[in-house]
Amino acid sequence: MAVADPGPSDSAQCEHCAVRSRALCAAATVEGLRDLRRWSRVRQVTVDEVILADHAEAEFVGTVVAGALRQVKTMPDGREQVVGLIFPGEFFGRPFRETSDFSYEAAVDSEICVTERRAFEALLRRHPEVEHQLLLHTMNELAAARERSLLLGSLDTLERVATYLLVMAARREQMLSRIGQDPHFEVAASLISRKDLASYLGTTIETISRHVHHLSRSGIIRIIDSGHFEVLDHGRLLAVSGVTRDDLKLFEAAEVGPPLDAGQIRQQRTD
Amino acid sequence: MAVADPGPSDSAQCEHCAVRSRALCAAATVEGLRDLRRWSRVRQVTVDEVILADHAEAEFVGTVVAGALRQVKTMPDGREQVVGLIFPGEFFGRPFRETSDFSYEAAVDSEICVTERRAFEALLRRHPEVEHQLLLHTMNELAAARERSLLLGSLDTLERVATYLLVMAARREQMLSRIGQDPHFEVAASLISRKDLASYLGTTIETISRHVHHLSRSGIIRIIDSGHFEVLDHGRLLAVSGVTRDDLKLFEAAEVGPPLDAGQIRQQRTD
DNA sequence: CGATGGTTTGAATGCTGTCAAAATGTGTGG
DNA sequence: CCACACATTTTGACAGCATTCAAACCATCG
Repeated sequence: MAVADPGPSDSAQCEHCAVRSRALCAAATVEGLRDLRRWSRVRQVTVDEVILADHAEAEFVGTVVAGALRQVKTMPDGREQVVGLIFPGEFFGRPFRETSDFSYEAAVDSEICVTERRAFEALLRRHPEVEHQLLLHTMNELAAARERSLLLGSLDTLERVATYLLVMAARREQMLSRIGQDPHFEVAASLISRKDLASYLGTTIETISRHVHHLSRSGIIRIIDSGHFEVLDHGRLLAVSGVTRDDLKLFEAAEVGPPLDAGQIRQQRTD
Repeated sequence: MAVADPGPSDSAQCEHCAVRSRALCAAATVEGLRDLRRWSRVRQVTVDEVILADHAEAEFVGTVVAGALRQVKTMPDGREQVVGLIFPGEFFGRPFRETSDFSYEAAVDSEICVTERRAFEALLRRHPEVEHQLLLHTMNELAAARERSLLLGSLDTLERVATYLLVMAARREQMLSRIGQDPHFEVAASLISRKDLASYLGTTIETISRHVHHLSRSGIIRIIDSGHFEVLDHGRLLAVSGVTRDDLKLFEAAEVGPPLDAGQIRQQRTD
């Protein structure tokens, strides 16, 4: 073997980073990025691993490179609520606060890029363009979180399932178009376990199973496997969800790419 | 009459402002404040008045001085969800976005201080300390919004009512202590209409009525009138709510005062 | 091939929404 | 101050959706 195994933790190699173009660091200047990577490490985490514990000291902040994290709140009697999901390119953690307000856990095996919190805070001061980008990201997250109030407060469980499928299908569409692939089928990939999904939607795995199969029997979706669904009739799925096309967009808004000017847009092949 | 009626809109008189010490502008430097007030106007709004309409151009951002705003999402079939409440001292609106993602309406007759949005955005660039404060505020709002996912996703309706009472009681406590008054009784003031409260908690006015009277019959609270409740047994109310004391704090975290150093803290009389 | 974990399906309970009516409160005009 | 209209709140009865509990089904893996 010519190259040593990088192991579970390695200093950031930004030039090969899969989310370089759309994560927070994309907004950094050349000096800002050099600064940022000095304090950053890439870490592999395994499913269910606790990355930051609720109420514990929040030692770092980070960005998801691959996989997914769940943001969890646990009640005294043991009830758990997934209050947020964090997908590749998205920022997580709590700058300017000593302890974490939530528990961050790996929803699946994931790769994350973490930065020591105090160093990150100092860096925000030195590089206001990064702080500005973080503000934009946080405001988008806030709008998405508010939209979730609509989902949990006003939608019935069938509508929630339909909405989630639409959001994940759109996310996949977007992801494929980014790498220049043409999605011949509209597919929603759940990406997380049924248990997490149930908690995220404020319902149970049984109810989700029932609704998914109801949508399948209605010919609106096709069940590929328990985590993948082809959207056969987008219009009817949207009608079932009860929400508008515009409101759907708010759910996905968590990801903030910096405004790309024409020169930055990479040539993409469509074949 | 020696003084003309200021009318419904008047330029900001920051020195007499009731929320001067805890709103976003408290973080501004002397020059920043002078800059800010040039673009700001105080407006009186009457209950149910729409301040910013969903999808419409967001012409301004603002801060609530007195009263309360509701942040509303309306579905195609007419269902309405109050996704947020905005109380005195809190910021509202959406900088760096052309259109509003929600409808902002006066929950009660209110006084707001509004700033032309584009001017506000330019001002954030000129005064990074204000942008930093906005970031802190937004992150707090985000944590509160996530906590609301717990409320809507995991709590039953009785727990939601109990939680709301605890939050409003704490808020009142805090408000009274700020003006140096000693609250002899722990009182929760709803401040908003039952209809708005029902929507905010993701339930109905009937269900709220039943739970409030149940809590009253149990001797946990005393109903003063339909909008005011004395908390007789804080411990039991907390137990009923199902959430921890720490989690309660997250709900109120929307308000960000700048860090006060010892010299700034006003002498308070406790009689 | 049995074991294990996750998913699906079924039946029953119960919480909460809906509808309706009574009660209470509020404001106006006589 | 009373009478009336109107809005809000409360109370009651009922229905329905979703959770719970339980069993069957299925896939993966040692």
